[in-house]
Amino acid sequence: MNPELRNALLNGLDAEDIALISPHLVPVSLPLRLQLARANVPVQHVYFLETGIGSVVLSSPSENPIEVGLIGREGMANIGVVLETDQSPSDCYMQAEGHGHKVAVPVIRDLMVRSATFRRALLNSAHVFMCQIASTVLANGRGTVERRLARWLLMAHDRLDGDMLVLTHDFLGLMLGTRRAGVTVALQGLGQRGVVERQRGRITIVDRQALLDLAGDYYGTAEAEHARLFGDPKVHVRAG
Amino acid sequence: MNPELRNALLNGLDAEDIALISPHLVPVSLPLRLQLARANVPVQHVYFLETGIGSVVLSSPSENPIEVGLIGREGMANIGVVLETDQSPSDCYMQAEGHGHKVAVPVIRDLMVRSATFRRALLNSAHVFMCQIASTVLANGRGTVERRLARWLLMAHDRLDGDMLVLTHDFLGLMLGTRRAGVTVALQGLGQRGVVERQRGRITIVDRQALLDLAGDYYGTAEAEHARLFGDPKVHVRAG
DNA sequence: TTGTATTTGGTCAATTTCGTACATAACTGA
DNA sequence: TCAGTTATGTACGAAATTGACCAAATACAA
Repeated sequence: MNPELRNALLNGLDAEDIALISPHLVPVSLPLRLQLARANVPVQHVYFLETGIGSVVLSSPSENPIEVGLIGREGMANIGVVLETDQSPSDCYMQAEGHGHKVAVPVIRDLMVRSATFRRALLNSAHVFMCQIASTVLANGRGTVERRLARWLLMAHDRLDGDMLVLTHDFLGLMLGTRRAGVTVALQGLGQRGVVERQRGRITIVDRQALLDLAGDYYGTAEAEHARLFGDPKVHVRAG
Repeated sequence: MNPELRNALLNGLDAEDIALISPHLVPVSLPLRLQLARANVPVQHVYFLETGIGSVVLSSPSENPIEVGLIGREGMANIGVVLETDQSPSDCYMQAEGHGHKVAVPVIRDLMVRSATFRRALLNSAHVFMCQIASTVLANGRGTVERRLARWLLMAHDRLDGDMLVLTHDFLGLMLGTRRAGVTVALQGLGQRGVVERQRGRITIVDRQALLDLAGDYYGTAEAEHARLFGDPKVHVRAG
């Protein structure tokens, strides 16, 4: 529809809805580690990502945090706003830099009332994200580090333009809820089999199919739900 | 408000909303293992539970299923309907028998448009459920069998009238995503410390505080969100 | 009551992951 | 160029968990 809008949620809207929201889209650059939401603090904006990856992370006073879900150009950050609550117990911050548009919360509230199609798009997006979290439950509950890693790499790959991820093993361990050294070993295995290439501070995905085979059913459920509801093959090209 | 409605979602509604939905509430008994939703099949009703527990379970062709969340009198089953989708990749079935009210999907759709307060209640409920799933991610990702078990027992306890759970170790293992024998061992530990009592096919919670200590931060996040948004101490009496 | 199915208790080696180190390698900035 | 920082490779025993068993206890139904 609008070639400037790479965000799947916005891009899937009809002309009328785009006209409604366009005046309120504020372009923002989203540098690494920018906090989009702080746990239990009301948010002022939602973010429609065009590039980059956001992580929704659940922390707790006494435990290490863990990643609950990834957000990219397929959806939006601060989905709780759609569920009529300004705050949520999880943090959200940029994990791969990018850019997008932010929209003030009251505007979202207003548009959700005024446009049934816009409301449906946002609610469906919340559903897809919920499916992603559910499949994280499955992966964390039953998967080995290697399989969890494969799933994570696939989800990140979907949300990037190239094949290169800029991140450390330490960070990945935090996201996956495992030891840093465990990530190192798992990545070595993938590297030896030619699935990924490794440089200091980055990982390049070489053989996506091998990752798909590895991740198995841990990957694809939420992606299928996204395709069903938004039907945009351009967004999840690789997931097709 | 209405003494007949023990469901927190319905009970929290104002008189106007109750008047709107009352004519459409169909009382249903919810026997053990009744399927409330089948994965990837459109649902016809949502269920407001008054007693009993429903399990949302994610299965996959090649993996054992795992439980994603619990539903009781604090919320409703088939929350996807609230997010404007008729189907979801997860199953839902009764895990402890009970009763409640079902409402046809079109009625829910209609009422969500007509009443802002009703819409808010349902959307907030979806948010709380999402928080519960997120904390399952944390528990599954970082917790030992014993801590996951403690968390699960607490969540089930919240949704029951007494202190007795009727279920087998096998079933619990399936829910927690671990081996049946692992559950047996963990329960023995709890039994020896006087936290629970065990009979064939049932578990009685004796020392809830000990479970709270064990579960730590794995339990309480979603419950706090529920209290914040619905503020009904009667529902989560024990969580207070 | 008897037989059958179910549920729980228990074992075993094998595997995975953890916690905790420490060494090396690769960048960074003065 | 050199020191300091960050990231990765590697190792070790300890702990947790698994998968695959079989035995014992309990419930249920004929």
